Amino acid sequence: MHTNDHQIRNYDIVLDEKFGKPGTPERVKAEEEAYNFYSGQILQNARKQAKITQVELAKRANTTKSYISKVENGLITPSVGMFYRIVAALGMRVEIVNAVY
Amino acid sequence: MHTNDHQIRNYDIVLDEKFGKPGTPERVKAEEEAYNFYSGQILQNARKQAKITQVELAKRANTTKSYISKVENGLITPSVGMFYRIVAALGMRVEIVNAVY
DNA sequence: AAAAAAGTTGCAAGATAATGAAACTTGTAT
DNA sequence: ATACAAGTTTCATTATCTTGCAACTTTTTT
Repeated sequence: MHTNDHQIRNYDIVLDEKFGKPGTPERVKAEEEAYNFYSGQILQNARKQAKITQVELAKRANTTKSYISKVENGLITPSVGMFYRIVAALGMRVEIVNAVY
Repeated sequence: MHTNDHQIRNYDIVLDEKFGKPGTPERVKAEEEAYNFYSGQILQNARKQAKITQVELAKRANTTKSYISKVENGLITPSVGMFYRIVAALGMRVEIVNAVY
């Protein structure tokens, strides 16, 4: 220990070391989970901005408050259909766009 | 028959008669299916524009060509995770945006 | 026209999501 | 401090997706 392998690494390198190179199953899975977490946050923010409760959102999306909670916290991966319903119930849309960076 | 109930109706009215009023379970389900079909078309167009085969896309998204085919044709409703993988494999992103009309 | 590639469809299994209800915890208002 | 509303977590059951493979059809290439 205390060798010179403690170096500053950039973001991509850290990602590669922690989750594997892009395209590998581990990396793909990690990115999927990250996306799942991210989209839950988006939905929660949108709901709070709309100033409605999980119960109200659940009613609009034809599901339950417990389900909404799990989605917002990234504890489950909903189906596209359910995801779409929640997004629509928030007055939003799902778009597929070119990934320009 | 041949009565005056054959009238010109606008789009919303036809939708209401065929699938129920907005918010009803039947209407929500129909909209969900429509969205599913739509997004399959988006993915297929994107794949063709990228000039890659279902086999190639399946490889990149860690699934099979038969699965890709079903998604593109709206025969199945993938999970958000799988959907995300396919979109990412096409070099695209899923965005949640305000539904402005 | 024949062969090869691409795409579609079907099926069984194992894995995961959806549903409904209830218990529990945290936050908010009285 | 208490009561109520909001949110989280768990559980059992049902439904649906996922995987892998194979057969079949359509399209493209030789």
